[in-house]
Amino acid sequence: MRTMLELAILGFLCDTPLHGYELRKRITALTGHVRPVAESTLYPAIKRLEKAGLLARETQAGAIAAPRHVLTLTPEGRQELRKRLAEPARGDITDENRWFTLLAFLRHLDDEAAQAAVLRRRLAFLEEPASFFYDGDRPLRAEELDDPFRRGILTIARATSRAERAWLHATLASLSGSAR
Amino acid sequence: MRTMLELAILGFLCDTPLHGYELRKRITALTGHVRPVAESTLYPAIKRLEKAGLLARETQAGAIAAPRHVLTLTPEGRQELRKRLAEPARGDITDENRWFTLLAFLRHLDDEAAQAAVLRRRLAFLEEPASFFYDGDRPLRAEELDDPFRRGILTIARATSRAERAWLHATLASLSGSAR
DNA sequence: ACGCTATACATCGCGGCCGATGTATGGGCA
DNA sequence: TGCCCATACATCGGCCGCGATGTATAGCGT
Repeated sequence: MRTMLELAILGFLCDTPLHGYELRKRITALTGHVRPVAESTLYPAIKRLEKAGLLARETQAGAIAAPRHVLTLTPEGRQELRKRLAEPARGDITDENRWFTLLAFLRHLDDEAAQAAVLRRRLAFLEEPASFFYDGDRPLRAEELDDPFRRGILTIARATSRAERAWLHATLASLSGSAR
Repeated sequence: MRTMLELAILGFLCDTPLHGYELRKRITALTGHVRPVAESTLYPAIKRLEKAGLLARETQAGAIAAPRHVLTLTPEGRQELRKRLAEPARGDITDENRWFTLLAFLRHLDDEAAQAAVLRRRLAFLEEPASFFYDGDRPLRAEELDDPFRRGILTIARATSRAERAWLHATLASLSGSAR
């Protein structure tokens, strides 16, 4: 539970009811180029969420091909989505894949102050002096590495971090509820 | 099998023999700030690799605390590492986490042409016109989105992609074996 | 009439990840 | 002396991801 996939399902269904196959296409469009979604992962996930009462299924016979199961988010599902967005696990903040998924649905948190708080958690993580390579405790800079590939990791990570920090600052400033 | 974790184990052991606990510290330093490594994931992975004949274990009694198992890469392990570096799965190319792990050990591929081929696969992936959001089939640009958070995803991804493509071009040019 | 592809859902079994928990030992500190 | 922490390894159970495979229908080309 609390996986990227479940968040995406809840997030997409928050906009509009969908059947599983359409849900799959949307998730594939969102993150499929990085991590494909297998149907054998999606359908069990839908079942889990249904069993937990987070979404409801309404069978729609013979629409085009096989009978569709149109999935609708329940009030509990909406509640759960907001909770997962407002109180993300640490991994949702640190892992870029999970973070992007969260960002894709963060607008469903209607409270701007809560949105800003989440962005600030990511910002705090990016401002930690963490590297991929160390000399004892001291994080190494790209220039200090001989290996060109490892130098690449730091170069790319630094560019990403700079761009994201700039975006975070700008977005936090534009959120009216961002006052600490 | 063929997981990020196994690649990291093989990669670190290719430099020098290590015991599990030290291996864990090194993997944590490398990728732990993004995805922590649980001991209950590491030790089974070591066992798997040992059973597959990729590494050998030598018990070193009462060094500091509990008896250590010093792990050494076998010739088959070295072979397997090279194979995983030279012929990465698609996910190793597309998923940044896995890609970074691969990059961290790519120097163990002694053939510069093979290294360049791997970099070119990543470059080809980055040059695909893939987005996170579409209007039908057409990838949307950041400016076309209303949602500020989704705009952020594209802004950040674009900055990363630019920086990485620049680095890839520069590094490919400096690899003498990079001639097509 | 035949085969291919897309739509739409589903199950099974393997295997990996992980939190919880256990077992030792040695060093520091109060 | 008592306690915590770091070192060092290990197992267990549950959940999740996923490739393989199955079932059915509708549309299209040949």
